[in-house]
Amino acid sequence: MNNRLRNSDKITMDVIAQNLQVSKTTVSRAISGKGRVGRETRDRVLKYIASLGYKPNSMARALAGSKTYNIGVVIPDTDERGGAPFFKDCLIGVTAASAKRDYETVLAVISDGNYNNLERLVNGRRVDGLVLTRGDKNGKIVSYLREQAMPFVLIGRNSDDDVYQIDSDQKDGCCELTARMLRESPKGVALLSGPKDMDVERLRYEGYAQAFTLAGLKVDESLVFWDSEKKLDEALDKILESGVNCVACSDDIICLKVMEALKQRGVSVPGRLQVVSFFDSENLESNDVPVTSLHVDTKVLSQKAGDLLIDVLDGKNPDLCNYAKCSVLYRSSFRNNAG
Amino acid sequence: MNNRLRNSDKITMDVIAQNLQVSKTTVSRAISGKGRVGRETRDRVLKYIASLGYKPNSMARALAGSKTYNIGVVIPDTDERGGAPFFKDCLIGVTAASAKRDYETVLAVISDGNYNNLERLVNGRRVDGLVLTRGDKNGKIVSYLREQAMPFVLIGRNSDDDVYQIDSDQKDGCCELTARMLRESPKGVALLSGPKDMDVERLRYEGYAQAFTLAGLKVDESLVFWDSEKKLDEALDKILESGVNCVACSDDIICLKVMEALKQRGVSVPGRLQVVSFFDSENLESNDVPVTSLHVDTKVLSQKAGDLLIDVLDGKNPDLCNYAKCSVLYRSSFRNNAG
DNA sequence: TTGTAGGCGTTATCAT
DNA sequence: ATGATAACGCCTACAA
Repeated sequence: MNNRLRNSDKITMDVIAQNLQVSKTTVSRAISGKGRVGRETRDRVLKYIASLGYKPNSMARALAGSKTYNIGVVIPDTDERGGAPFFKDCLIGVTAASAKRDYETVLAVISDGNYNNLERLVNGRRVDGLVLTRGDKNGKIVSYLREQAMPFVLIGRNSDDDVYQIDSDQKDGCCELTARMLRESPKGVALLSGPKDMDVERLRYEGYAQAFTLAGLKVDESLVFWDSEKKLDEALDKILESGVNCVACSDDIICLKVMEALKQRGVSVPGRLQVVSFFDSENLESNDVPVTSLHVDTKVLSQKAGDLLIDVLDGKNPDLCNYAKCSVLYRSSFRNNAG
Repeated sequence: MNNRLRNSDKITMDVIAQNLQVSKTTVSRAISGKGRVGRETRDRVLKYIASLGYKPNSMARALAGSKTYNIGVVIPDTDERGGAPFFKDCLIGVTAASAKRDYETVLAVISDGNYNNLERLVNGRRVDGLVLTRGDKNGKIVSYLREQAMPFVLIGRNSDDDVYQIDSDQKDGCCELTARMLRESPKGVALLSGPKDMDVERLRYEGYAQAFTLAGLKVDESLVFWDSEKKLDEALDKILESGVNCVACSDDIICLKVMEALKQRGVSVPGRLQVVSFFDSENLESNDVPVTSLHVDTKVLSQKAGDLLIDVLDGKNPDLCNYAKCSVLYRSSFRNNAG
């Protein structure tokens, strides 16, 4: 009783198969590319469905293959002021990755301890995997997803955990930028760092140091100031005395203070001293004297995260840790004179 | 050959039905609430699935009911500086609405003329409807969705189109805030408006005027300045001469200029003149003298949009135009002395 | 290379 | 009030 040829109705594989006088298995194979089909038959099918504008019903495909072709992105409801662009870029990036591989991106919003939204997604198996951005302070989400056997990838986290993660290659970036400065300032480059016990600060220092090594030089530790926010004036005194004309700040907060202090002192930037930051922010860009800094493209970062997740879902076995290259944004506090 | 009782395996309605010695139809009815089931039976089923932590497979449900229980949100890839918080709040708001009614939120990113992402969503029928935020400059999306018979709702658009939309009730808000000022400034309230040919400007004026009417007063048109950015100094001269001590600016741009000009002239705010804006922005909040203004909560707005869309999907027939109330954020440029 | 038939886990339509 | 059974549209052994 289902043997009427209905062309005008909703188009399904059945309809296509009948109109083309083949079985729907053949149609399915032609579309998915899995299973052998005669070249000629496949082309015929493909051309036909293209002319029809046919798209397989994703829900049916999901049910049959027990795969949703959805990936979730977890973002926090509220965030520190200025956090919105970061999360929006994460969403854009992940969506770019999903789109390329025929996945959709669905949202999980967590509002400070309330994971209902995420749980519905996971428990209802409405996604195949997740990308975590931030907001999992205590690792609760990570352990939850583990026990639920739900694949996930972390963005911008540099933890030693045994999880898939993707971060910017800060060490490499710091090395590159420092190397660039060393060419400009043969007498050396000073470093105004944060607390020594922070992973990220040590990582940046390593990159900084590596540039010296690669250039056949040695770091002058008397020009490396840890926890420099505390005794900034003192540090600046030493730097100005030392004769170097380049200084790197490990993040934007420190850097803004440095720029302010130098302004107070009437030290011209970049004339007397060139300044860069190992971490970018809008404030650095719109500063009085715009500051050259190491930049992380969140969209690229999160697109890689999405790609990584889908690789995992596709059964490939990628590395746990992955890195996205940083780039240097040259602004007037340190110009790329090399061109 | 499917008659084995497997409890340990994946739990489905079949398993539940067998374990409970009822048919899966009954289980389905108990869960959905549709179709009559004995109170006792239903409770038994409900309690059992709760103890199991069972959640129906959403893909199967989607296929059977040809409803995805997904709603899409369209956001632009790039946006004017400062746009990110708006779009993020839209996503949060819509997700809040979906969550409450057991929908998921999926993303459609459009990057300046590239609608691939949206088309995949629509063409693959991976969503039941869409919420449009902005970026549909020329109405292309609207007409596309119409011809695809895909339900949608517009956020923050005040168009006369025959489409579902939700906007902030600016007229009402302007009226309320003006009324509040009139109580403070019996001699009247001046208005520094934008171009007269803009819908939104006229709307704000209407609210402003309505406050006068309700108070049994008449608008002094010599204190209403259209396109006031052009001849601000002149306008301020007249206002200061007039003796009124309250002025409303129709948006944040104008308002910031006014605040700056008044500062230059040494006019104390709110001492000599009280100032409000009919449109809020972060700059108003962090201004030298923070400015009282009409505020639209994007999250609330978009949550209403989500709700509206789901109402439509549920076959209810809501009004085309819906409004979210504005609220007044009292800051020091005009204090809520009554409160 | 191609086709047949059964299954994915629900919902909906009939009966009973 | 409850149950059997057929969709829903696609995927995939298994067969031919």
